[in-house]
Amino acid sequence: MPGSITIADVARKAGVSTATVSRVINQTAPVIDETEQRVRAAIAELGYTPQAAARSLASRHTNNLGILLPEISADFFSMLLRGVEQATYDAGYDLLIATQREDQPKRDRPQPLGKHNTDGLLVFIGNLGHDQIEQLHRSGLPMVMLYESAPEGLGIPMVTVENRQGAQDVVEHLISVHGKRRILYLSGPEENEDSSQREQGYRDALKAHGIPFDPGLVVFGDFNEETSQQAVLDALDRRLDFDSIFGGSDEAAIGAVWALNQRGIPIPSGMAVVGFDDLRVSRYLSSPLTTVRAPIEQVGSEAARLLVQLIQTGEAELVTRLPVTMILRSSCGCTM
Amino acid sequence: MPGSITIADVARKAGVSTATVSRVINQTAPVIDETEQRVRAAIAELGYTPQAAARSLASRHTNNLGILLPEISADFFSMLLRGVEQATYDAGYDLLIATQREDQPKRDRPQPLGKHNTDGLLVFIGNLGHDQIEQLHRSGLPMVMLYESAPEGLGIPMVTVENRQGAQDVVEHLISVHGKRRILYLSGPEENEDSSQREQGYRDALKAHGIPFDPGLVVFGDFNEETSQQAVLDALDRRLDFDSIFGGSDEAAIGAVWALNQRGIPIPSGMAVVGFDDLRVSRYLSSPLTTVRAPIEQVGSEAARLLVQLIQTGEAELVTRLPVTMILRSSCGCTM
DNA sequence: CTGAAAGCGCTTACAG
DNA sequence: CTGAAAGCGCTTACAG
Repeated sequence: MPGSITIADVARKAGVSTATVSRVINQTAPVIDETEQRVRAAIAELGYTPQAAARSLASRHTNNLGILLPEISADFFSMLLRGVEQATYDAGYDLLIATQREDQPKRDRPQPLGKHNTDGLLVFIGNLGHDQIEQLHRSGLPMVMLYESAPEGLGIPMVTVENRQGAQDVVEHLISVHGKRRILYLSGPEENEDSSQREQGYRDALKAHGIPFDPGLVVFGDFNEETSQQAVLDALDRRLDFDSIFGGSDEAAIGAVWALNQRGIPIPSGMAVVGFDDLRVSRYLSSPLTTVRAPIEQVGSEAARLLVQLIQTGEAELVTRLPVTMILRSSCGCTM
Repeated sequence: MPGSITIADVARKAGVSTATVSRVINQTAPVIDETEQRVRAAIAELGYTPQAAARSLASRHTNNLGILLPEISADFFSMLLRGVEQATYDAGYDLLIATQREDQPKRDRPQPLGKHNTDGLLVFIGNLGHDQIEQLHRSGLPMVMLYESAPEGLGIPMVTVENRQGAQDVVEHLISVHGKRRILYLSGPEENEDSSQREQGYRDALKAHGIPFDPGLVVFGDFNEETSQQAVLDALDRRLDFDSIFGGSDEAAIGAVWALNQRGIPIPSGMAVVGFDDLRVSRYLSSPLTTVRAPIEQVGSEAARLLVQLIQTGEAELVTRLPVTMILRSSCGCTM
């Protein structure tokens, strides 16, 4: 950074003021064609690139979007991140990324992403408490929530997928095509909106077929592999009566698959399993997973697009629910 | 960003100069205890956070690390990114991420990451041409290469894994434990160092067992699924004589698995398959993949650590090769 | 140990 | 259409 060429160097070489250079770079005011040519030539010749910091300081915006995630390397997050990254650069912003877990012992570090280095923030569910969100919002930072509603009344947009409809579809498939009636639902974290909406869809499907809802069939799987595996093992061992499993997420469904493998129960003949998300791994399972494809990458890009819109115009659609599609593979009993 | 509280507000409230506030924040000069307390109190009371842009402009460093990747959502990259992210924040930097493909039609956009917004850059193989790397290097930007050597003589550090040894180990396993002698090697992109080193290891293993190297058994798989699948299908169809497959990457091995599935050849009884990387999916395959675990996440964190060191001290280890471990699962013929 | 002041490299009213 | 100049919010010699 030290000794870089500055806008003054360009101005000197082109024989104009720095204001003019700034104008041709930002196209922020009309500049006579011939002048513009000289400036562009000088820029090219010197290989000039404006310092982001100086630009931010003067213009009062950072040109950065930030995303706060609990984790990066799980399939789910990397797919999300991909969508975010793409839309961010398409809109001409840079992307600042940080991971942070809500449950993590509060570090001495301050919030890594905020008004001091970002024009807007994408917040993943569970990453920030409501108090922190409200505080950021009060500071005037535009935000968009992923897979979770913001605290009421703040007017913070959120984007998610058609959880209820997707869940209903896949559960109905289990019922009407494969004749299942005792369907175990592996639920997600408490207060997780995806989970409760998917449970609603599950109930809708039961109701539509006159099957009474049995709360005993809703088992906590935390949307993760280990907990779900343990939960299914446990259900099996205490001889809970069920003929199929709806994993609230693919991770949960995969945990269920492990548990069934462990007990030597064949899929789908001994037990049907379906999931939700359509992670990249899901088709690779020994019994490829029937699931609901949630357009995760699109959720990311749509959220980034909304955030940019919010930053630039001050408003954006408050609730976006992206449509999902059922993906039939063999774990439900369909023969492929 | 507009209307934020500034260092001047803090100084006023604490009854000191802005220089003093800056000193307590950055611990850049001794400050009397009582003064420091007043300043800290003012900071807390006002909820002050320094503007990154102003700080950068004055101090002449951005406090950002950048990473340039060809892709985000593949397992490989997300694992890498995770390591990078963690080490970056541990070192007190923020992480700017951008994707870019070398082969992609040159956008009108300039390099998204560079001296203008970053103190240092992590560059993934194939992402930048040698000319671009040299140019960035000439601009004085500290860089660390991932999985690829930098152009000669520039003194740019690189970090990779023990490709040769890992390949030799897994190929020897195929030979000495499973009695294979005609091993197909699915190679990676041209000039890819990982690929050529892995091929070396493959040859070392053959040599150690007195098996002549047959160039006809080296087939281009581009380290990716589709190309590898096609390559194996093709080899099968033209009746190439081979009894096992060493995928130069797990992606390649997975492509091979698809091809074998497609032709109804059972794994490992009909054909043994091994890979390299140990992606998250690899253990999920219907025949869990024997492979070489490359510590991808560690490569990321080590590279970030080296970059920080390079930025701060001006020098860092030029070549780092992280050790690998063979992971035996069932695709090679071992019974688990 | 602390402060006054210059300066980092831009953008943006304000004039003309 | 273009320029002179102020100002963005910090850090950092320089004095004391």
